[in-house]
Amino acid sequence: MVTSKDVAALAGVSQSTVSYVMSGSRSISPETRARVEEAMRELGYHPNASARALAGRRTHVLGLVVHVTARTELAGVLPFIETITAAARERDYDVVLVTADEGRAGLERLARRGIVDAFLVMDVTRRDERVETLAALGLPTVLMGRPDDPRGLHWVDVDGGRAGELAVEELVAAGSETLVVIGEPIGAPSGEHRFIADFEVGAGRAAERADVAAEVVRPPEPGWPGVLAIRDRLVRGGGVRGGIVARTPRVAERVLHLLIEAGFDPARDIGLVAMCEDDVAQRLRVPVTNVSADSRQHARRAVDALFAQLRGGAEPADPQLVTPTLTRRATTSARRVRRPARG
Amino acid sequence: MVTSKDVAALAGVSQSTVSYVMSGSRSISPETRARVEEAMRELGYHPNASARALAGRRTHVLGLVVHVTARTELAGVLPFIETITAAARERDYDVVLVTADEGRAGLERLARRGIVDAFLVMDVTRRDERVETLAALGLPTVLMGRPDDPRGLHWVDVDGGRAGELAVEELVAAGSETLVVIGEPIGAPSGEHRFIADFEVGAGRAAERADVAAEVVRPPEPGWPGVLAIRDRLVRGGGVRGGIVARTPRVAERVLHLLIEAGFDPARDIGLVAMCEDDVAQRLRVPVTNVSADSRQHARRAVDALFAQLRGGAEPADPQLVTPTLTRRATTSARRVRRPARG
DNA sequence: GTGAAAGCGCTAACAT
DNA sequence: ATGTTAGCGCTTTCAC
Repeated sequence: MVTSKDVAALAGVSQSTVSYVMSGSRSISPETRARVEEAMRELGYHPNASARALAGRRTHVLGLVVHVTARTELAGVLPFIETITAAARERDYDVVLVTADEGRAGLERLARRGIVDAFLVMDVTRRDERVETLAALGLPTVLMGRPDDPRGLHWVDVDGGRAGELAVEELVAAGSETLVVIGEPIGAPSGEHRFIADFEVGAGRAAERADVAAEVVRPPEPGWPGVLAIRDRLVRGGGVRGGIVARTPRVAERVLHLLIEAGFDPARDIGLVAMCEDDVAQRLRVPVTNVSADSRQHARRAVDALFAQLRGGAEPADPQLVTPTLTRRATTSARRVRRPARG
Repeated sequence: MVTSKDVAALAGVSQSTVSYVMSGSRSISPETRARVEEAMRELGYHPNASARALAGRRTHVLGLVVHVTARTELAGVLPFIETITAAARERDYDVVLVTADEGRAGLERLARRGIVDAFLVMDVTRRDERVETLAALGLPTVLMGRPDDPRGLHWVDVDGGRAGELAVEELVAAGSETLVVIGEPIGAPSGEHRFIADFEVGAGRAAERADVAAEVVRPPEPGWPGVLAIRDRLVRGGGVRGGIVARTPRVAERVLHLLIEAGFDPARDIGLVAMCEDDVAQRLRVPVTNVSADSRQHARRAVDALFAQLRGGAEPADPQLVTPTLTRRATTSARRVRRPARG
């Protein structure tokens, strides 16, 4: 095994100089730096992680806690993982994926044995058991998702209230006078996520302000004939224009198919706004107006917050809510009649 | 931080005794052991992973390399991850999930920096680039999936040839005289996996032996009307009974729906055998006869092989192919007429 | 059956 | 701008 001692010998410097060249924590003359780096290259040197962690009290590994269940849509998680891994590598950190199977005990082991020195936790629910464990461990931690009681931990989440408002305001501006928000299917987690609750509240608030009727429904899985009834209600009575808010890409896709199948033109007869990633909204059979928060940006924010803590006690004072944006596409642009677009 | 020194002091023994109590690598009197364990409990001791790795030249971490792409069906990977993690923990090993995004360079870093001391690689293709990298690294490694040239690395894979034979033999026994094997959809990886290639060869071989016509098709995604044509061909001409082999659960589900929709009774009119997990086969609209290899068993085999290497040079002499089994369900049991069941 | 002591390969004061 | 040195918390010879 090639050690920093070998590098030092070949470069004709002391071992500590080699260390300082790597960490950059003290100034090195260009010539020395060059000689050391050359020696490293020549020997194919890789610093030993254990030794570094032991001496430096820092593992340079962060634990990314992903609650993988059979339900998990990997596609949605992937951009997060990629962004986080890349951002970590930029700071010379490795990422270990912690699957939830070991639960709280797993987090304890990882922390106490000094395998990781920070946690990034995805998909945190309102009363997530892990929050307490993590708070007790005292390692730098960022939660993705807002718990009711963060216990002093830093969290980052998309502003659900704003997302709901945006969706409803857009439909209203496009002429809808009665709205249905289609949420998570029955059986799926719903009340557990702060974002979802806030979304519904925000949607309701905006509907009230605009004086339009709004209702939240959860479709039964999987046959899901309920949407037909919803559609009928939305268009019945002639003259009353309906609008649909789809809380998830799945719902959006489904609604779109059903509307088209039933002979509607989603761009004209019924407004539709979906909460989903831009690329998904773009690729549906009809481009769907959508509300989204870029997940890469979201993830980067989380990592930045984490490294701020790692560098030394940045308090969770910085904005923790990510503001979503609305992108107008076909499903709300055709009927823009009664009110101004920025109503 | 509580160290083994603290434990030693409290238990009134030397630090090395504490170490030996943990490793079990030398005999300790019951009383001493009890005192030490009590002290550990009292102090809430957790051995420091870096120190242990540095002194012991073993990280007690294994890298589980999962090639996560947007296409990845997480549901299928999950039992593997769970089984592997559990089996590793039993041996006091932690698992870090290595996503493929960093590719070969990532594996190098993990190995050279001494972050992991073994690799378990999932979903290995016939000419997987990673195989060469891994062989060069020289760490204990088990590949899940059989490369054309394993470079001396241990691999574990399901016997695809046998799987194909089993499926065809069952259909023939159930009276099919012409067969269609429906493989991966166009666009999905197909020729890359040894298992799939062997499956088709095995199916062809069995068909030839039984003197029935067989053909392999790949459905186009996503509308997939092709199956209708297949169905028509299978039932046309009266009297010639058809059989379908579905290579994946998705295909099986699809075929089943289409057959039922078209007014066929899959248990009577057309034989169907799917390559998929038992629980999936069981839960389809009609229980489908299936060929499977239990993934937990498969995973456990891989882990066992890995720890055999870790303990010291077990050569890849043990059986590396996992034999699949067929479970007869509704879709082949109704028409068992012409030949004996074990034909 | 148990202890003492020498490292494992780094980092980070403290030197100069 | 660089070198010296004392650990980090464990494992593992030796010794008894």
